Amino acid sequence: MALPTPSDGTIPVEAWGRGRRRRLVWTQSQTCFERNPYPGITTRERLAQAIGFPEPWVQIWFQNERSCQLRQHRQESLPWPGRRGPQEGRQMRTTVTGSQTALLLRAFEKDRFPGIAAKEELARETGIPESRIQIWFQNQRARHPGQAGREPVQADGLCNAAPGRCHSAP
DNA sequence: CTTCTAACCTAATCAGATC
DNA sequence: GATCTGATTAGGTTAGAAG
Repeated sequence: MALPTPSDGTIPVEAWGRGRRRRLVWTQSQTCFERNPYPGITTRERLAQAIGFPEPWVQIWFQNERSCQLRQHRQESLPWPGRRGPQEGRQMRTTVTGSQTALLLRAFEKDRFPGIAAKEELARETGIPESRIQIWFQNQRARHPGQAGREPVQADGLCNAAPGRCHSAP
C-alpha cells in the first residue's frame, strides 16, 4: 500500500503557529480506506505507526475521506455501503481528573477556541493528549454555549460552496 | 489568480463511568 | 435507569499548499 509522506519529510512541530496546525501533504493512500472506512482505534494506531504519523491525523484523514466519498456517492445516486463487519473498538475513554478539569475550564473561560499552540500547552500542563483536549473543547462548546467568545469566522455566508470534487476520479 | 483538501467546526448520537 | 461526559459520526467551513 502506498504510504503518505509529508512534503518536506519532517513533522514541522516548531513551525506550529498560534492558529491551526500546519497542514501536511498526504500522497494517495486509498487501499486501507476501501477495506474499511470506519477503522477502530486499533486499526488507526497500526496505520499511524506504519506511516509514521500520529493517530489523530489518521482519524482526520478518514473523516475527510468519508465526507468526500459520501458526497460523491450521493451525487451519483450510488448507495453508501456504510459500516461493514463488526464495529471496531473505540478509543479508550480518557479519565479527566478534577484538577485537570479545573485547568481546562479556566482555559475555556479565557478562550473557547484555542489555537494549536494553546492546546499543545494545555496538553503539556494536563498530560492529556492534544487530540483529547480538542475533543474536550468541542464537547464543552456544544454543552455550554452562551458567553460568546470568538465565533469561528463565518466569512460571508454562502459564497464558499462545497467544492464537490474528490481527488480520485471514478 | 483558482483549485484542492487538511484542519477545523457544529450538531447529533453513541457509549462508558458513576450515582 | 438516569445523568454526565468522552468518543464518533455526518456534513459544512476555513485556510494553506500546489497548479
